[in-house]
Amino acid sequence: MRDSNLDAQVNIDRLFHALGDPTRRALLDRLSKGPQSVSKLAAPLGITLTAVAQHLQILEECGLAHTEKVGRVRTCQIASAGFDALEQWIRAHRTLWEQRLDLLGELLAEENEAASANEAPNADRSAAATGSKR
Amino acid sequence: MRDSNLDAQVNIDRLFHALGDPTRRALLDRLSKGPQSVSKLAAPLGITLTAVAQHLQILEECGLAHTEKVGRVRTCQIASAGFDALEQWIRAHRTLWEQRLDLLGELLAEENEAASANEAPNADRSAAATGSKR
DNA sequence: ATAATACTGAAGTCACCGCTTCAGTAATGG
DNA sequence: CCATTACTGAAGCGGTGACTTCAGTATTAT
Repeated sequence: MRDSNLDAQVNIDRLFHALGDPTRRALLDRLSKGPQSVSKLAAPLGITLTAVAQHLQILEECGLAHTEKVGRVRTCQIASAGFDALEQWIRAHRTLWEQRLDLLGELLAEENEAASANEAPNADRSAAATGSKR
Repeated sequence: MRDSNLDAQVNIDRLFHALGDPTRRALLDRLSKGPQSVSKLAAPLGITLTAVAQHLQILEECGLAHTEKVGRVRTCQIASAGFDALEQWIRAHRTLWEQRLDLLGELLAEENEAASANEAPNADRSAAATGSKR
């Protein structure tokens, strides 16, 4: 019962969730090449029409796609709202993120200051480690 | 060292999945203000230490955070790999997306002035704008 | 009119997710 | 030394998600 109208407001939880599924991202890739009917979209995917329709509903609910039924065919196309919301989120967080990362870089530099003190302004930050599990 | 960055490849599924959870995004926001221990991070969240540790593991696995244990305290900080991967994905898809959206815009414009002449392979009329949400 | 097409809806299965509890283990402080 | 702190691991629970099947309902083709 907590369903609110999200015509303009995209739920960021659902957006990320929607994009977290490879089938849905594949659907979006296909749609970025042009509008398609549900069955055309389903054909190369190896899953049922029903499953694809469910994915499309999710994409539509978070503003990543738009669909319209004409006759017995539902035609799907890409939508901008979801993508805009994603970019907006990134823009809003990148600043904070980079500030912190730069600060960490400085701390590291200070720490390594024992030797020389020459350094490129944009330190290379890569290599994240990590295991891959699960 | 002109590495193609293949081994540090962040799993995009997992990345989106990780970002889809509000608790994890809250953790990232806190971390963007500075490194924290697990218990400090857990304190204001109203969930158990264990749950927070699980979230942190997920964040670490997709390159959004880095943690290191010193003594009995695990200190967590923000990491760049995940965020970089996200921006990369966006950059790679924005082009396609915008091309398609621009094209759709053109089609719409054409359609509006198409009282005559033009053909188009499939002449399907898009009738009333039924904003049916289903 | 009949058949084929293109979905739609409901319901079920099964795996995974977020979270909990409980029982450790290893540093640290008095 | 013993107690406390800070986490770790395993197991379990309810909920959700991706997918299926099956039984419709329109719409279009023959």
